[in-house]
Amino acid sequence: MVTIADVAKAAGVSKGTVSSVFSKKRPISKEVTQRVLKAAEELNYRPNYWARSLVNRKTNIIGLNMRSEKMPLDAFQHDLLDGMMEVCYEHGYRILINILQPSLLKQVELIASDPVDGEILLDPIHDDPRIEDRLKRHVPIVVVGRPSGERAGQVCSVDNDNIAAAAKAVRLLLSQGHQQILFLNSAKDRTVAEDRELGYYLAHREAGVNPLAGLILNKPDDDGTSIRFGYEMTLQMLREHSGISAVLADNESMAMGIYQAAEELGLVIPGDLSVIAFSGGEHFPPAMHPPLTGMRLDARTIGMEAARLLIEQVTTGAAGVKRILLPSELVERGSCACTH
Amino acid sequence: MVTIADVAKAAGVSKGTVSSVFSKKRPISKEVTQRVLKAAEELNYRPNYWARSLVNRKTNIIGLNMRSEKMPLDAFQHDLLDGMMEVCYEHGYRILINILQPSLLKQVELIASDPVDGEILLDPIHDDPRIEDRLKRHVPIVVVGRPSGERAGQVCSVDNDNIAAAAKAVRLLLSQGHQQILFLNSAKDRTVAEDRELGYYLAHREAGVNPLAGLILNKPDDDGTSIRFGYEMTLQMLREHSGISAVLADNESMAMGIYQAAEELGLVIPGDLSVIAFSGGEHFPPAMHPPLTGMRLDARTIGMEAARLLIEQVTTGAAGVKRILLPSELVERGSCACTH
DNA sequence: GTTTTTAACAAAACCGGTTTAATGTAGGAC
DNA sequence: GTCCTACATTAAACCGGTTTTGTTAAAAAC
Repeated sequence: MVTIADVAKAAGVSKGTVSSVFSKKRPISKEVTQRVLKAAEELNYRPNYWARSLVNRKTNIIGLNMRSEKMPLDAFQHDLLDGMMEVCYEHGYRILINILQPSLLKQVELIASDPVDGEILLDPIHDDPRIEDRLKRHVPIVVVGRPSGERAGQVCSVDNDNIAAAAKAVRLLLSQGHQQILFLNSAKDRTVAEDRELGYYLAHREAGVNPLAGLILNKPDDDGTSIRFGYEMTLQMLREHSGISAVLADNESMAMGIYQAAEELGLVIPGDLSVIAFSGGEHFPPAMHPPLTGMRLDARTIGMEAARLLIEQVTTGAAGVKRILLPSELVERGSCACTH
Repeated sequence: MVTIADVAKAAGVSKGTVSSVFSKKRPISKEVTQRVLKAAEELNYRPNYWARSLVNRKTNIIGLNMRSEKMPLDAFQHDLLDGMMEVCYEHGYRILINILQPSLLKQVELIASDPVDGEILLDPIHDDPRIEDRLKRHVPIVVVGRPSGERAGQVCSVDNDNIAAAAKAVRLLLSQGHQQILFLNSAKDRTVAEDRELGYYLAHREAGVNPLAGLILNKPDDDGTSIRFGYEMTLQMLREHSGISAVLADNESMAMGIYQAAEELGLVIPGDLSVIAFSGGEHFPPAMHPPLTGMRLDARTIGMEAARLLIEQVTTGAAGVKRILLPSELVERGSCACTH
C-alpha cells in the first residue's frame, strides 16, 4: 500500500505538506503542489479512509441496524432503504448495512463500536438494549418506530401513526358489519404491536362495540415465518370462534397465510372472510387473488425522513428530539366486503 | 469518547494489557483481566473500529458499488442485495452501499479509498475505470456482469449467461412465427448489451433468419427512465416498421413502457404484439396485464455467488480468477403468442 | 538598516488502537 | 547461590493520516 510518506519522499517534501495539498486547508505554493500531485498520480496514491476517519472523527457513513433475524428484506425494509439511499445520496453519505448474526452481533457489539457517524434503528422493542447502548455512548440515532417508555422523549424517531392506521382499518371492517375481528399482531415485545392494539380497541370503542377477548394474537418473536403463523392461527381461531368474519394482519406475508387457511376451510375471500393487512411495499405488491386490501405504510418516506433527521443531527450536532408521524393510506383492493 | 488509555488508567495497567484482555491474543492473569473488564464496563468502553482497522488492515466490510444514477433500486438490484446479505450474514461481513452522486463520487474516489476489504461492482461498462482503478490498487473485486476486453480474464465475475438467455428468448419468439423482433437493449457501453445482442443474432442465425438491420436500439445511458424509453421507442418503431410483431425488452420497466405504447396504438398484447423482457425480481413481479413473459435472471443467486467469491478472495488471499455463469429461466406468463 | 510580518514548508505530536521489544519476577535446575 | 527459563506486564514503536508548533527566508513596515 502506498502511503502519504511514500508520496512525500517521492516529491521531496514532508507528510504535512502532502496532506495540505490534498485537503487545501493550508496554502501551498503552486510549484510544490504540482510536484506532489505528480508524485501521487504516479504512485497511484489514495489517502487511507480509516486513518483519516480516525483523526477526523467522521466517516460520512450512517448505519442501518435491523434486528437481523429477518432475511431477505421485506417490501417495507426495501422501500425504507430506498428512501434512505436517496437522501444519503444527496448529502454524500454512505450506508452500512448491519446484518450480523445475533450470535456474532453480541460479540461485535461488545468488541467494537460501529464505524458510523450515526445509526438508524429498526423495529424497536421494549427497553431495546440497542437504544440504551447508543444513548450511553452518545451515538446519534434515529429510531424507526416508537421507542418504549421514556426513551420516546429522548431520541428522534420516525413512525407510522400506527394507532390511527389500525383504527382506520378496524373502522372499515366494523362499518362493513364485522363484529368479531381477529387481529394477528406482530411480536409482543415490539412497540408497534402495542400501538396497533390500541388502535384496534379505539375503533371498537368509537363504534360502541365491546371486542371479544382473545381475538388479538401476537406472533411469537423467536420462531417461524409470518406466513406460517397466519396460516396456523387462522385455521385454529376460525375453528374455535365461528363468529370471526374478518382478519387484520400485521403484514402481507401473514395475509398470504390467511388466504391459504381460508382456501383450506373452503371460505371465499371476501365473501366469507374479509382480510386486511398492513402493507409495506409501494412498488411491487405481491400478486394475490383477490388483491389484498391494505393500510399502505409509506416506507419510502419514512426512510427519507429518518435519514434527514439523522444527517441533521450528525452534521449540526442538533440535540433536539423530534418525532415524525406519518399517516398511512387505506387502499381498498377487494379483500374486504360487507357481512351478509 | 472513552479510549483504551482511560480504561488502562482506571484499571492501573498499561494500554497493551487492556488490548490483550480484549483480543485474548496474549495470556493475562485472571486477576488483572477482571480488573480491566470491570473498568471497561464502568466506563462503557468500546474499542474504536477505525483505529483497530487501521492497524489490522481489515474492516470486515465489503462494498457494493453501483453506478449510482439509478435509484430507487430495481428488482434485480434488490434481490442481488438480498443474496449478498445472506452470505455476508453467515461470514460476519457488513455491506457498505456506495451511492454517491457521480459528481461527489469523482471527488471522493480521488480523495480517499473506500473503507472496505473488497468490492462488488455492478453494471460494468467498456474499459470501466472502476475496474482499472481497483486492479491498480490491488483491491479485491468481483464484477457482476462481464468485464470488457482482457479484463474478463483478470478479475472474478459472476454473470447471467446473457448470450444464452437472449438467444432463448428470441428463439421462443421466432418459433412463434415472429420475423421482425424489436430489441430494446440496454445502454451501448454496458457489456451486457453486447452479450445480449450476440444472443439475438445467434438465435436468428440458428433459425436461418436474417434479422433486419436497425431493430436493435440501445438505451441512451445518460437520460431518462427505462419506462419512457420503452414507450417512445415502441411508438416510433412500430409506426415506421409495420412488420414488427414482437419486442424484447431489457427490463421490466421498459416492458411497462411498451405496454403503454401498445395501448395507445390500439394493439392487444399478446394478440397483436408479443412482449418478453429480462426480469430481475423473483419476489415481487410487478402487476401487469397480461402478466409479462420473461427471462428470469436469478439475481439472488448472483448476489450470493458474488459475495462468496469476494469473501473467499479477501480471507484466503486467493488470486485465482473465476467466472461464474448462471443460467436464466424462461417464464411464460402470457405476453407472447403466435403470429396469426 | 533593523525589526516585524507573512508565506511556505518541516518536524513533531496526536488520533486510538495493536504489536514488538524490553523488563521484572518467580520457579526450577544445577 | 547462580543461572536459565517461563510468564506477566510495561514501555515504546507503529498503522497512515491530520494538526499544531517551529523554522526559515522573503516581503513589508518603521
